[in-house]
Amino acid sequence: MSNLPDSYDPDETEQRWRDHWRESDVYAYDDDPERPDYVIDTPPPYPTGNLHIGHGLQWTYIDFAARYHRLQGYDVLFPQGWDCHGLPTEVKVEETHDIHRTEVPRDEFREMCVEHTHEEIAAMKETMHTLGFSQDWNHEYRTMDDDYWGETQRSFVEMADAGYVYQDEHPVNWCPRCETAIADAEVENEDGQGTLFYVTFDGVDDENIEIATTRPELLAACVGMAVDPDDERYADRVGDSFEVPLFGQEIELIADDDVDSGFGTGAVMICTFGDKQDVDWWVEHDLELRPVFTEDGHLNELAGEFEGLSVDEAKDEIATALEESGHLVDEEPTEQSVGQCWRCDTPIEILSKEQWFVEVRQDEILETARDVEWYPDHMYDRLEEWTEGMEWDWVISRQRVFATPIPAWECADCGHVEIAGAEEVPVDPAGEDPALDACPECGGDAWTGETDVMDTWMDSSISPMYISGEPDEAFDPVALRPQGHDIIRTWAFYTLLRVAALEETRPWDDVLINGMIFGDDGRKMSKSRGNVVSPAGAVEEYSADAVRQALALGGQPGSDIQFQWKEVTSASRFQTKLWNITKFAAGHVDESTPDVTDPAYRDADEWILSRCARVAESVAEDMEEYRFDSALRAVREFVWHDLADDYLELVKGRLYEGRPGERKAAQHALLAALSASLRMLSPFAPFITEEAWDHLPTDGSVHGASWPEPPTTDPEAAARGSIVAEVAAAVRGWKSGEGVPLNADLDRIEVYLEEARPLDTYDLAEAVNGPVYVEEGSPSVEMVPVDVDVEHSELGPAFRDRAGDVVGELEATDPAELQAELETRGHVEFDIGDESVTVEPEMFDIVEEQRAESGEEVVVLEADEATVLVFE
RNA sequence: GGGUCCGUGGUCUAGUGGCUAUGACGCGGCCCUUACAAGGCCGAGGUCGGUGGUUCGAACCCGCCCGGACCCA
Repeated sequence: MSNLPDSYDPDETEQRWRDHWRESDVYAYDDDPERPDYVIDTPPPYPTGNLHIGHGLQWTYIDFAARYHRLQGYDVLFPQGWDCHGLPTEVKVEETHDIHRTEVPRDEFREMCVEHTHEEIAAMKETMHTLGFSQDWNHEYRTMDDDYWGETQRSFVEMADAGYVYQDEHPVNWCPRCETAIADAEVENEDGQGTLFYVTFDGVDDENIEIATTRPELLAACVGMAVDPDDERYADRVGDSFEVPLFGQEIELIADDDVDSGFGTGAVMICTFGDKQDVDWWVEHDLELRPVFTEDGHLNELAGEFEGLSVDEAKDEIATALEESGHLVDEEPTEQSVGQCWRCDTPIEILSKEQWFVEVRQDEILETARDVEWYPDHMYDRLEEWTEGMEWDWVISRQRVFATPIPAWECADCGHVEIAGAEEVPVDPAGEDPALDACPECGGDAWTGETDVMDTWMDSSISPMYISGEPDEAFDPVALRPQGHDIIRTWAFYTLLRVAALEETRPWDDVLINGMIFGDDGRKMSKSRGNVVSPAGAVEEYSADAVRQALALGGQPGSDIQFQWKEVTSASRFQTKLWNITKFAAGHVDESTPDVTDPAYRDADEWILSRCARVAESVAEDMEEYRFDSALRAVREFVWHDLADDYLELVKGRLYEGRPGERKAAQHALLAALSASLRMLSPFAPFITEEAWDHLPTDGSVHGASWPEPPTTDPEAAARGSIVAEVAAAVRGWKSGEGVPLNADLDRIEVYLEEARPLDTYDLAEAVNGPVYVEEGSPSVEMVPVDVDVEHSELGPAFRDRAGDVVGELEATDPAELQAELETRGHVEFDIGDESVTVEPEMFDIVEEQRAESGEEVVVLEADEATVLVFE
């Protein structure tokens, strides 16, 4: 049934199957009660329009897991979501339409964002198809869709009912560019150079004290000065008053352990707020609040003549003013770490504002996290470290537009805040009134809708519950959460927090953490370095199957990997090999092959099938542990070396010229081994395996098949088949090395086995092209002992600390003497010091080499379990 | 400053106590053999970052040092 093209054309083939799969339901989740579920909490990427190679790595892993579990008979749900809300889209839309979000009605602006998001999603989906990912597109979701954000609101309501949500005025991280509060997780500390200013504060009744600060622009917000209580320089000054230069407010010197007396002068000013430390001191010492920054990062009226300046302008101008007034003593460069908004890199400020918060209950989160299997397991440590380091609750309100509205209203009369009921959502409180008419506190009926919206992590952190069909179905942990290690502190953390709060159980059974991907030069991919790999471009140049394999082999999941073109090259070669094997097999099998009953397997057949069974087992173990690298290596090794190099060569004789029964057995075993190989490879290379499968007498799609379970074999026959393969390989290697054509006739070969076994020489004779004689014992050529090979694992434990001396004796003795002694006494003896020791035969082997022999010209080959004489 | 991971031929990578340390790419040589020259075979190339220890035995376990990456402060 062979009508395969001579060479494999990945472009044409991949496009054809891509189109075919889109129309078929091979990847559909059936919700079949008979089969166990395997549900994947696929990451919902932010719709930027560009699916980069980092996504490629991550989705490749997910796809391996999805396809493997389908083969194992699971009802796999591989959904795809999109995390739509957020600032980048707002900014993009403002640019595209040349507007500011406040210039158009909220509804209209939101609509523009939605439209823009649809376009970006479409582009990314295209690349997902290109790479051959097997999502079930019937289960696609967008966090901006009503039913999704309705669920986000419902989960908010439930958490409010459970006491997790509160509204409060509290200092929060504030991005002056985005003009919104942001959570701790959204602040990134960037190291850089700053200037340390030494500023004199005049004592009200006593001498001056000099402080050091990197932020003179905060002087107007200064509400105190602090020193280390053990700092002798200031021991008698605590409690004294000082006047803040330029601004004139009087402040007090306090003592606090948290002051680093080694920094600057040992005295620091406390401002509301320069950093989190200021917030701590402010609370601890009950200080005044002097907020000097506006929401867009300018000084306010408390700064007097400096009002209206930006942070940077204020820093310069205030420093100059200090110099003029004689308060600036010195300045020097310093290393400093500045908190920045992770979306726009603007340095953040800390502002005290009324916000919505979700309580962070650390113990509950960690308990849930420990109930999940982490792959690799050390990734749990990162989550733990982050969780234990949390100081503030999660601020979830954002002063933006394109996000899920916080479903709450404030009574215009008494200020009572009413949160929506679970049955009211989805609801936009900015445009709709609450379900209840009268305020439960004062009976008023005028409501002001909340205009704050939610952190987008409030959307994505319910993904496992959403894909499980909440609220219609009870929640069970889903099988797998795949995600990058860069968002452990966000997506993983928030999901654990939410599921711990809302459900009785863990969100997932397993978490698979993937690493980051670097360029071929080992450096971060960047346009300026020119080492960026675009998934679509790489596919075009090679093939999706080759790119997927390269990603799998880049390293073990969890570690950062380097994208390597040489792995893509290597994968392409393997595909050529696989295609040629398929082409050969397709020429020898037909529709009747799968139905051959009681095939008369020869030893070679038994061997390849037993080897295939062992490979299927070990590959399955790797796949269960997400060791995709190791799994793929094992299958490739089997296909290339066992199946192609050895087995195919052994059975060619039978396939071309064998009697029908013998031929049918070979055909049957060949098809079984190849079909098993294709199934094992199908998660990695879905296109070529499908194409090959399609050309063989097999049913349906390889992606709808089941994990291989090759027929049970006779272990004795398989072991003999292994020797046959070994001998054939040795002879083939020798011919190649001698420059002899592989099909050259041999006069005969003699195979010497240590013990007599009924070796099946039929295939072997065909493969080596000469008659084969099997003998027991050693060949009659002269074998000379040349070396001793110590079995350390036998000898070591027997002699313990004397092992070194014994090995020394063995190696120092003439191997010929050792052999002679072994033959006469069955063991060898040495004197070590005063003692005589006995070395048993299992503790060492004598290595022999054949030496020139008179008579017939012969070549001696050593295989693992046999010695082979070749007579030309 | 704290935490985590990593350091193996030119490059990338496997290998958590015992044969001659895995494989790929690259390099050199040979070979068109009825699946395969987009292939096969052979070969060169390694002080397993350094050092001290544990052990009969260490790439692997422990200590210290050097170098790199990431997370946190």
